[in-house]
Amino acid sequence: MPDTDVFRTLADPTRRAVFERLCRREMSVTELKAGFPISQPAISQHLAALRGAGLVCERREGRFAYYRAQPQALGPLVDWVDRYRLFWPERLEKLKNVLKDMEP
Amino acid sequence: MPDTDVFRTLADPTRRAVFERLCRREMSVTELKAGFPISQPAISQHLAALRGAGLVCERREGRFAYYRAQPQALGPLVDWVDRYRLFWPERLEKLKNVLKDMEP
DNA sequence: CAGTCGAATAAGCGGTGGCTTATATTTGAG
DNA sequence: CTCAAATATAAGCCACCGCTTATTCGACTG
Repeated sequence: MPDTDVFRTLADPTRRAVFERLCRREMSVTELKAGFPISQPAISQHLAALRGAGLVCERREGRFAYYRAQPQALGPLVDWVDRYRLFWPERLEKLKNVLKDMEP
Repeated sequence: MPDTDVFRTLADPTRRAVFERLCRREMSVTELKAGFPISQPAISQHLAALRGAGLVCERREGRFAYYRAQPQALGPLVDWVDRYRLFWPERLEKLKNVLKDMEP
């Protein structure tokens, strides 16, 4: 079942951390697991949840499964935040500065 | 216990909707309840959760309790989204346009 | 004062979420 | 061919969540 609620999927801190790591670079399950104090099945389950929300995709290679983040899936969350950011004007300034710093 | 996880608090769709309404304008509990197909205690419980996350504040007046959103509490969420927005370059353009459109 | 209204709390219940251990499945290694 | 490694799935456990109804509490009204 694709497109499960992104909010709920990212609500869990561990799962959020998994997503964050996969934003940096593609990783295998075992590699991922090394960073967390939970079992391998737990990791696989988090990955399944993230995959269900489209936040992550899988690339199989032999017996390895490499995962990487799919930030486009953040769409609904980004939209929501952008909408409610408007209720917080001071914050807009800060964001504009961030953007300005980004283009060389 | 203040500063409970904002992600988890906003993960529930009903609670998120409550927050959204309170972003528009201050409302009493009864007024809020009118917009949802759930009981008054359920509303109060959602409000307690939102208050626990600092997302909402209360103004008492007689036997009425008026609530309004406190968008600053979105801080952690906004920061997070802004950080991971960077992994999605196309989106950055869109955001810049939104910002541009905002200052006439 | 008695009665009522707005709201919060208590208590309980079904469902779900995240974790575990155990097991299955696929694939590479020797 | 056999075994071990990498991952997924199954099953069960317990805590928590969102809801309900019942009750309580405080404040206005008559």
